[in-house]
Amino acid sequence: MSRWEPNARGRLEQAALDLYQERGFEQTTVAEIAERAGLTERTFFRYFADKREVLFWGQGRLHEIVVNAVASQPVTASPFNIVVAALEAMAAAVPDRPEFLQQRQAVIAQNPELQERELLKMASLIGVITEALQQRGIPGPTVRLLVETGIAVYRVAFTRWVDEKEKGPRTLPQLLREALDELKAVLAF
Amino acid sequence: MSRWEPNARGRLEQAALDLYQERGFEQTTVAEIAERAGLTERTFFRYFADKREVLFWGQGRLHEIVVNAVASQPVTASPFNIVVAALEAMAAAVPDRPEFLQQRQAVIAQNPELQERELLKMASLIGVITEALQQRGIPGPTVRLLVETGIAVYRVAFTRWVDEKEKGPRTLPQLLREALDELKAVLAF
DNA sequence: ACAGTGATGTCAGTTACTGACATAGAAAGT
DNA sequence: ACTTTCTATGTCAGTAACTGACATCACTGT
Repeated sequence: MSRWEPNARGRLEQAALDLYQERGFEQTTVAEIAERAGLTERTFFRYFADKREVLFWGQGRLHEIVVNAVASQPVTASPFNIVVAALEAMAAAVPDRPEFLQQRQAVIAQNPELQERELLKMASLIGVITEALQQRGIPGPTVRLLVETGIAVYRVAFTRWVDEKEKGPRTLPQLLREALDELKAVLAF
Repeated sequence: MSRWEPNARGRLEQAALDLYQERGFEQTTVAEIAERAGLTERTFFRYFADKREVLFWGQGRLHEIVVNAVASQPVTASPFNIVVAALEAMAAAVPDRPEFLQQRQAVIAQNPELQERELLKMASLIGVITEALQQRGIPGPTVRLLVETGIAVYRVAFTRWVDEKEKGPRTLPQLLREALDELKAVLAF
């Protein structure tokens, strides 16, 4: 028998998500989260940098995944295809827990501060992918544009995927492809 | 002679921008900003919702501009061209004060919290444009994708414009066009 | 048995932000 | 001219996010 209940971080995450949903993000105090998890406020801040980060921890993993995806592309691949590969790797890394993701996205959708954090995480991914492409020697100024657009496509596909869970059987990689094709079509005008 | 020095909001903006640059955003307290502006902390929060917003006030104006730009497009215009018109209207509304914009962007570039806010403002613009397009009866699911991509293009063009000030003579609308063409080219692969 | 380690608790402090009320000129009404 | 009302600001007290310093105590290895 260990001194403390296991998985403190997980308990804090779950307590936070539930409370944010029940009362809203602003109406929830960190002290309440900690109490529900059987811990103290101070311990919360040892695991998470701030009150928002509790919903976004895990995203750090995405950085490596994306970097690896870029690195493992053949040298002959076009910048466009490399970006697509990165997006597909991200899509594949999304945990397949629809209830959890839906709850999380619903909470985020209701609070601008959480949206800010989500947008920052995406921007951070843009930076990582851009850097990875440049280190591959891909010539400069278009890269950022391409990556920025790629993430926009990913965001749209991800939103659709979460929104249509239960009903539609389309997978996230499928939706990604569809969104890319849509974009090409609509840019033709 | 009036009771108070005029332009309290402007003084607060200037004091904040200067202090953020001198000491960094986190190292600056609102009390310090207010003191430099000859006011009190409480008054700061009457003008700005929070410590970050002082750098982003003004953006509210952009919403109307963009909505008007969309509304004034001919009914025959394609969704793509409407979005381009909205982006060009945004570009035209940027105040032509390079020193100010550079200082502001430099401050934002150094602080994640400020980046979050900037990203949220952009997301808000995406929402406004998307809504304006949908109210024009433009069919649904592709719109968000188109607008999201459009803003990504705008961001890249704007960054380039700020970065190349002094040296290059390219205007923001020009850079916008160039970025759009680049995107079309690179998506062809 | 005992010293060290690591996850947690306790506590005090700073600062962002808010609500309630006070004040003093300026403007407006009579 | 006198009074009332309006408005931008100040004062003050309070909440809650976040941080640093130090304490605790079961477990671990020697």
